Amino acid sequence: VSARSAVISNKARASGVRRSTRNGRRPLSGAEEGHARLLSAAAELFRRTGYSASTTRELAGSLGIRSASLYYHIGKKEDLLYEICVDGLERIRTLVLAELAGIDDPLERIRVLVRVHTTTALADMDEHYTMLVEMKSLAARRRRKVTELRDQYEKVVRDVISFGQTSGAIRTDVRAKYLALALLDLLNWPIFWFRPGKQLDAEELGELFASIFIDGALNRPGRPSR
Amino acid sequence: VSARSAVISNKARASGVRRSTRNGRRPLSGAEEGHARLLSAAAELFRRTGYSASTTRELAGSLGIRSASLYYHIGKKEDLLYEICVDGLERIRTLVLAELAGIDDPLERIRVLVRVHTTTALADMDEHYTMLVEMKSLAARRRRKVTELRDQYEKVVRDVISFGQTSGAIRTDVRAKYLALALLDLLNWPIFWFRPGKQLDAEELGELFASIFIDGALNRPGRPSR
DNA sequence: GTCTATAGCGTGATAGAC
DNA sequence: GTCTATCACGCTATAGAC
Repeated sequence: VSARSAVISNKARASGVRRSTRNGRRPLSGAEEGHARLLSAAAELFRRTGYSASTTRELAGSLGIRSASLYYHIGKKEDLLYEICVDGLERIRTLVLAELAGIDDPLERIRVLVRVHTTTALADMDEHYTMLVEMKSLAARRRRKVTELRDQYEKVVRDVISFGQTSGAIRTDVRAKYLALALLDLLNWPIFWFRPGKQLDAEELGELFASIFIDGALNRPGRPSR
Repeated sequence: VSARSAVISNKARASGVRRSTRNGRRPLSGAEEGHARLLSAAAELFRRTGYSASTTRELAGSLGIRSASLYYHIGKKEDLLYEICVDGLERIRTLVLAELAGIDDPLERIRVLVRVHTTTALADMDEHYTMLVEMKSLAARRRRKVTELRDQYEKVVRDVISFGQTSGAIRTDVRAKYLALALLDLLNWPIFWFRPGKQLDAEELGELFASIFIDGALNRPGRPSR
């Protein structure tokens, strides 16, 4: 089901057992966990220095191996970027849809969306940043595929907004498309500046942004003034 | 006063007159206009393919010259990125401050901020995108300088919010810092997806976002239902 | 102000040993 | 699954002619 199987090296798929190497690290392949370590190291590096400026030597170095050894696990550098984008988008869409499942109240659906998106995107900051910013470095065919997945997820957001409008909970003088864009702006940008451990955690930030999006910044009688 | 003078090549500064070249384009140097053409071609390329993946050959090609000729105008590739960042931030801060000058009403100040930011950032989309996303490719010293300028501008935004709070117009149950971050999220993200000529122009988008930020997405009695 | 030619280097990726 | 060694390429930047 995942696009990963299309990309992971056949050599790695064929091999099996797990054992330790002389540098004390577990081997990278043979189990899902090894591949995940590779992907998350790549995402961290890509976010920090950009995909194109990231070298296979530095990535390998962060995993304690030589760059040539990477090519046992992947076909080429771009595969890593592609998997990061696809996995990130598939995961957030799946998680959001799962959490929305039993919820009927239109405003509560928005709050759940904001909360799940924020916590997921910030938990996987490196992946999400890389997906949003470095997507352009993919070859045309793969870029189209990732764009498609992104559009699918944006449709989920737009539908939650539209439902709010038809239920009468959300203002209708602005089209769902633009409300959804505004909401996505609010949700996506924190991965540019959020630093874990600084005052607010992801959950609190989600609450805050849900409140700002729903209620606005205007002072209103009856709101606590802190 | 501009950081540009620290960067522009001495050779270019020393030269003078303007004439045409055989390919029908005006020369790049000798006037401000030529340098501006160079910067904006660079910003367009950097945004489209990323700073690191952009080659001096392609940049030169888009200007109708060879890559070696670029080095008459600049010291090195990174100078272009640095100038793009500095110019973009200085310009938007200056413009916003100028437009805010005579305005006392706290909500009107927010609306002006949103309008000027949106129109400027979208008019210079390539520069602003490049500044926000490719800043990390600058050497440490220059990156720090640009970060400083960005923080200065963010302080302008935070001050407009704080003023709104002390005037009683803006809610005080959320700290100015987070309201300002939410507003900046709303303002910055459109440069990722905005395409000129698609329904809304920058001015309309500004109005829309000001309204969403101030009033929120909630449906309220008395609001037009379109 | 632009050209041709090229130096010098770092990169992604492969071959083959262990 | 990782290594050493290396190839072939494309890149930034310079030298010097016009």
